[in-house]
Amino acid sequence: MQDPGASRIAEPPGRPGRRRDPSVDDRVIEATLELLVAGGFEAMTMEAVATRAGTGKAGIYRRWGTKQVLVVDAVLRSGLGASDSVVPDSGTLRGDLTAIVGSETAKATRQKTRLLEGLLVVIREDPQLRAVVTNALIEPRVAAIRTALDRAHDRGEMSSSVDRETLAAVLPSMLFYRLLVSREPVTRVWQHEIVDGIIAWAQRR
Amino acid sequence: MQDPGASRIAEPPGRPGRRRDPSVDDRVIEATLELLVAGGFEAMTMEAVATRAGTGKAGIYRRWGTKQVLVVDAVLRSGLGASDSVVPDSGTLRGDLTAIVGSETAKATRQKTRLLEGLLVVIREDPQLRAVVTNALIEPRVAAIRTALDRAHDRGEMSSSVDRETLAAVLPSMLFYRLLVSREPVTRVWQHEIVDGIIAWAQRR
DNA sequence: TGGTTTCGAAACCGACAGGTCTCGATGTTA
DNA sequence: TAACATCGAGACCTGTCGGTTTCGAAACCA
Repeated sequence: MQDPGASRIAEPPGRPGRRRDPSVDDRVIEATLELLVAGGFEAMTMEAVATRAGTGKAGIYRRWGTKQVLVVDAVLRSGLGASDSVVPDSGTLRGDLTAIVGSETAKATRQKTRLLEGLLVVIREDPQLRAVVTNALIEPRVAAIRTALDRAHDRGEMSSSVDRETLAAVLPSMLFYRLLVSREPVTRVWQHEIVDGIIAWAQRR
Repeated sequence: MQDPGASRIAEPPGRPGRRRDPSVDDRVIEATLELLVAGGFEAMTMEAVATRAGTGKAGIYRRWGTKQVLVVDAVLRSGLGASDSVVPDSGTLRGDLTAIVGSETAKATRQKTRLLEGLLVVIREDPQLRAVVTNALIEPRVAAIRTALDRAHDRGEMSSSVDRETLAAVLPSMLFYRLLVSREPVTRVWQHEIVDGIIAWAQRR
């Protein structure tokens, strides 16, 4: 799944010398994500990561060969997007969508989106990173919505002529746009307005 | 409307010496936009702009004090977004939305979005540029859709409980997301699927 | 104990970008 | 003609960033 040539540099087992401090790994990954969320790929300088993690650049390059590799690993280990993996069947489309909308805290949504924003620049010219970001951050949520829509379709709650792939993109699209472009707050009311809209869309004749 | 301190450096009138060549202005702006669309703010180096415009960096800095100012001016003069200003009243919501969707060529949409993408990095920490971009690129289209929705409402084509501001953001949001994140082509079929969805959303009970 | 590796810190290297300055040539004004 | 500003081109300055190397101290293994 993961390109071995572009991933973390492993610590060879059974060799002499001092062992790597595992806490450095965690601190670096954490600092990387914080800086990416705060200021994007450009603001995330290796110097800043090292300082924030309380280590030196050498310690980072000993584990990750390049900045790109570090970013990929950080995204993979961010855990963002994990909350979307389970979708309990509530029995109605509204119930499922409400659950999905509520599955993430507002803070998590903001972090995920800002992380995505910070990576947009690099994503443009790095297909590998794009794939990683898509799989780790975006696809889980779209998949959850798709599942909800499929269930609604099976229950006959939804018109067959509606393209479920397009409809599944509505909520992520509007979140993305609101957080990055119009920059208005993501409120409960706003989210439920969208859920209502999606339901109407699903039931169109 | 435009911050004087951050705008183009005017040519003082009635002075001795050679006059500025107006064609330089056009060539620089054009080169700026091309490079922004192609590779974003980072790839748009002043060196590259000068070369592409067939001039020197001095000629650019004589007119625009900084890179930021040049970008702001280029966006303002890009003309993108102008196609959305007029919305003929077709008599139906579907007619109006179809007209808006068709008012821009696919190429113009792609350019506008890629320009926006390239500016996202700078927009984040430059409120002035953000305002300019919003007004020049985004607001015209949202306003056009809002107008169409208002007409539909006045005609009784639309439920009063629907938030028209949210609904007006659906199309721009999905365009933005599709072009930048999922990176699938913007087809006629896809656009009409969305128009149908918006209509159902508008008429929800 | 001796050899090896990691630690954090800092010096260092090479590339590159924004911005300034200089150059000789060309227009423009008085 | 004299003074001056713009032209395109390129040298130049300065800061920054990714990445490498060095350093003494600490930790691990045989």
